[in-house]
Amino acid sequence: MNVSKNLSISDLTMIYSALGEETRLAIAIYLLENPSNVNAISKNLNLSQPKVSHHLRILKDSKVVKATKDGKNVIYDIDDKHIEEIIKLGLIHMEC
Amino acid sequence: MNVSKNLSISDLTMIYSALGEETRLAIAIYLLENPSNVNAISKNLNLSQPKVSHHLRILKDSKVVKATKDGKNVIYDIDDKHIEEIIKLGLIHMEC
DNA sequence: TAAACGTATATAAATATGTAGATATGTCGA
DNA sequence: TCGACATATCTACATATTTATATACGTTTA
Repeated sequence: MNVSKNLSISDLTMIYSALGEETRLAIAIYLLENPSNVNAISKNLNLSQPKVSHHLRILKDSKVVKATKDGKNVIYDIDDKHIEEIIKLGLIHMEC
Repeated sequence: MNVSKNLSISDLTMIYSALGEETRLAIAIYLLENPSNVNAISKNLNLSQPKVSHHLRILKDSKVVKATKDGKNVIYDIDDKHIEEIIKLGLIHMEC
């Protein structure tokens, strides 16, 4: 385990860029505390289900978020500790 | 001093979004170690001067970068410790 | 196996963004 | 003040992104 991610600069811009849109940042912040399925995100953040699904795909493609199957549901969660820190640092920066 | 930044979510997305483009991330990473004027960035990263100037404006508007006058030159540097950490965390994430 | 639920995709329109090149503005020193 | 250098802005174009709506897919369970 503990395999190198070996990301490129372009992969890193994809991460920042995924977080650089309000809907997706709101979803990411929500997932920080509440790993959830599409419906829960959609209801709690008051966003249409296809919209959530669309943005989750971008968050997943950029490796900000990971998806795990749970029966009929798919649970989304922040993918990695570093990503968590990048988001939390943003929140701290915002509040300081 | 130590005045609250009182940023909004939208301000925070502007920061991530500024870092979410290759040219700008390259400039930001370069400035981390080498606070520089437009010409130095342009030469060292092999980018046209208007292109550097254009992206510096976006980095400055989003408060990723700050500008200080030094005679005929304008020296650009990362604006804030939190932003530095957000970029450094990205680099660490990339290399792990 | 069919209904019901959860999720994903396709399409199209509106908006935003990135790029190059030309040109303008600002500032220092001769 | 003029020339030279440093930086900023403008325009035009191409490309990318966001959104809404409609619809398709896939799995569970009745």
